Amino acid sequence: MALMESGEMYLETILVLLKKLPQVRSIDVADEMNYSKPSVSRAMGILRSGGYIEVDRTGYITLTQLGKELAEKIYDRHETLSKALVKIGVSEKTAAEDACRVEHYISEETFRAIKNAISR
Amino acid sequence: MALMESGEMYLETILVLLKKLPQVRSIDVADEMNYSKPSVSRAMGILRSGGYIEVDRTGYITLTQLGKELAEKIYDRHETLSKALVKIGVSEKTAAEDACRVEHYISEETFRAIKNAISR
DNA sequence: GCAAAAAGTTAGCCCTGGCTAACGTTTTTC
DNA sequence: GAAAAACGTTAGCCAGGGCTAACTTTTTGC
Repeated sequence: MALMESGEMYLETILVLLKKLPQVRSIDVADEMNYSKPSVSRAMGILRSGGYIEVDRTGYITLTQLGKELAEKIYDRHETLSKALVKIGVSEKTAAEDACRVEHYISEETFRAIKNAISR
Repeated sequence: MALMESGEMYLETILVLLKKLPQVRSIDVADEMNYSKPSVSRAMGILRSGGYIEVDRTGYITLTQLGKELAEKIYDRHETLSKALVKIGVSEKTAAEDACRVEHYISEETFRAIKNAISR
């Protein structure tokens, strides 16, 4: 069960929240993404049934190995893209926004090329 | 009435077809994009009612000024992005594919920065 | 000129992925 | 320990944008 863009965004958000909060619940994801609770609730159900996250009975969300790998992949893309854009003169804000949309659509080949390009 | 990604793709395809065919009909667009006739038919209705294209009674499609401008903008982005990716080592094929998906999501600011970066 | 092929349209399905309304279930707080 | 607040879920709506089936209309080829 491959994830669509929205699934990737949710995973990435969970990862980011896990970095700064002791524990992450649906409501934290909803607040962070500015989505309604039902939207997040459904998304969490999908991520759970796909084996990307686990939710304990108290509602705390953790990433599975699979989910973590995907989340980190997307997060890495986001960071790399942002950095690349800033490097060519795009403002931090715009770079982050554009990276956010683009990160889901680029191939592995392109991503490696960009990563390589900014390391030089 | 702002166009979504799909509308932009249709406009760009029409522009490309107009460059290489004497006349363009819905069926040409369908063949080019590998979409069904009804999908194209509906899309043309939307583009027409949005003032992006005109369709004469024989079915030939032309771009309005508005449509042409948008189509050329997207096409320009596509070309520029492709070129930029090839320049950093991405294969022609992958560059074209990725440009195709990404071209709809980048801001004007980022686009200008990329254009500027590859001109140096 | 008429049958067949090609082109376009209508109706309606499906999926993704937002939303609100309304409900249930926990957790606080007094 | 009861009332309120917070959190989660269910049901169902909506828009975008593909699809097929089944028409109609137009074009073409004998």
